[in-house]
Order: sequence, then structure tokens, then C-alpha cells
Amino acid sequence: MKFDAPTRTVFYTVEKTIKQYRKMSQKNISAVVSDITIDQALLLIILEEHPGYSQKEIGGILFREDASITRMISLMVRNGLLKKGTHPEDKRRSSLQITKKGQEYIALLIPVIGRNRALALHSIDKREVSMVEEVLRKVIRNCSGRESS
Amino acid sequence: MKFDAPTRTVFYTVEKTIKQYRKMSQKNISAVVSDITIDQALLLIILEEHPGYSQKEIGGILFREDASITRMISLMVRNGLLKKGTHPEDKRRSSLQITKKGQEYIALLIPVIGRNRALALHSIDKREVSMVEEVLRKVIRNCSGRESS
DNA sequence: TTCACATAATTGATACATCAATTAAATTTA
DNA sequence: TAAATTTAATTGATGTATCAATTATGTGAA
Repeated sequence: MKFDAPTRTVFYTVEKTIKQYRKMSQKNISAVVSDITIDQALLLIILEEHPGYSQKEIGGILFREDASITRMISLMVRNGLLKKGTHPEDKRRSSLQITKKGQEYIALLIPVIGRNRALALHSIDKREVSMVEEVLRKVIRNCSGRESS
Repeated sequence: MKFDAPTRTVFYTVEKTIKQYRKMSQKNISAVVSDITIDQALLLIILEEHPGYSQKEIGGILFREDASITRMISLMVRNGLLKKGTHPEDKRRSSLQITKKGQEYIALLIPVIGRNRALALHSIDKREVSMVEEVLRKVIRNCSGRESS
């Protein structure tokens, strides 16, 4: 039986990578803005780039379920980062607005996130990064909508 | 300000990869063993490979906090996959045993997990995979124990 | 126009994640 | 040996994840 131990697969490495990156990121973010999570920061930035996006659309970008987005947003409203109303032309949709506090946070977060990325990719050249992306995209494709025979 | 949108970074791709892989895996696993999660399956396999490991050690391998391991295990005990006692030589430690049901599950899971991996890596050659691992390990190293200046 | 269907968001149930604080046993060190 | 420190596991608080079911609105076809 040629079954590799879970710890000896790429998937293990991929998972470890994202966890380490998140841990480092969260630490550096918390040093600047204490009451926000990485996921909330991302959501905020996405929303600033795409004002007027629905929760559905945000979820699509962040590949998160609708339910997760609903809960993240209600937390962020409670924490004063977002304001929420209903879309005038489609009452099913919510209309989301970044508050002043949210805007201030974004300004603080952008440089930190930039530094985190640079830190994580230090001494790794662009071609290597592209190769990784290319391979991982194949994996994503392989995993999309497939079941084992 | 040269700030890439979050969706245009490797980290985004890495995160998406692991999510797609997990989604595909969970689906295929559920088709064979309906009442187990990927994480529980992994824990079971790790424990079989390393009988006598402490929760601490298991957590180390799976890079999960002690608290997570505690809760996973108590769930698995409740679900009849594990038995738990105290270690005779060190009463702080727990001694974990895979039940018969747990063993049966492992036998069912190993082939599915093998297929999942193969499916995910289909048409990607070994050298590509190694390169990805090499680069990601650099990222992991870069993110370990570093704070931004 | 009404009725079937699609879509956006929410909610409940459950699993897992982190952090901080606690308990209890083992080990060091004074 | 007694006291201080370390270590393994647990617990509480909180955030996120999934799935399935529900609500409410919008849209297309009969």
C-alpha cells in the first residue's frame, strides 16, 4: 500500500503555508488595529474596491459561503466598520457602506498588508511565484466539480 | 501606492487551492463514511501511524492548537472513534486508542484519500510539485517568528 | 397576471480556529 | 524537601466554516 503519510504531501505544505502566513499577518495587523481580523480586513478592502457589491458577490470573491458573509458583516456592523441598508432597486440585496472608522482602518491596514506580503515573499523571485501560481491553478481546476470515479 | 488587490496575490491562490481541495475531499469522504470530517480522518491516520502520541504531539503535526485537539478528540470519543484514558507514566497526558470502528473507518478512508490526492494532482508532474513545495517552504520560513520592522 | 422558479440574505446546527486563563501533574532549583 | 517553573490538557469567549432549511423578493413562462 503506497499511501504517503499526510505530512509528506504538498497539501500539507500548502495548508501549513497559509496558516503561517495568516498567523504572521494577524500579529502584525493587531499591532496596528487591535480589533479587526484578517478576514474582516480583506472584506473591507474588497468592498472599497468594489463599492455596491452584494454580499453574494463579495462571497464569490472571497470564496466564502453566503452564511459566512452574513455573519461577518453583522459583526462588522456591530463593530462600527460597516453600515447596512437595503438596496433601492432590489430589496433582496443589502447595500453596504464603509463607515468613517472603516475608512480609517483601511488606511492603516493597507501598508501593513503590503509589508506582510513582502515579508512572506522575501528572497523568492517573481518567476518562482508565478510557477507556484500556475501549478496551484491546475490543482484548483482538478478539484473543481470532480468526484472520484 | 502599489497595492495589489488581494485577489491578485499568491496567497489568494494558495487559500483557494486548499479550500477547493478540502471541498472535493470532504465530498468524496462523505460518500464512503458519512459521519466523519477530513480533520478527524487526518487525526485518526496520524494516530495510527504514531500510537502513543500525546495530544500535544498530534497538535504539533497537524499544526493545531491544543484547544482544537482537545475538542476534536472529545467529539471523536463521543462518536466512538477513539477511547481515552490517562497515561500511566505521566498523568497529565492522555492515552488515546483507536476503537474498532475507528480502525474500520481508516481502512475505508485510506483509498479515498489516495484517490483524492491523485485527482488533485492529475497531469501535474513530480518536478512541478517539488518546486511548489520548495517555494512554499521558503514562505513558511519567512513567516515563522517574524514581525514587520 | 399568476404561478413556477430563481436569487439574496438569514438562521440553526455543528465543527473548527484562536487566545487567555485555569487545573493538575511533573520537574527544576534553591 | 519545599517552592518555583514548566508542561499537558481543559475551558470560556469569540470568529469563521459548512450544510440545510427558510424568508422574501424578483423574473420568466404559461
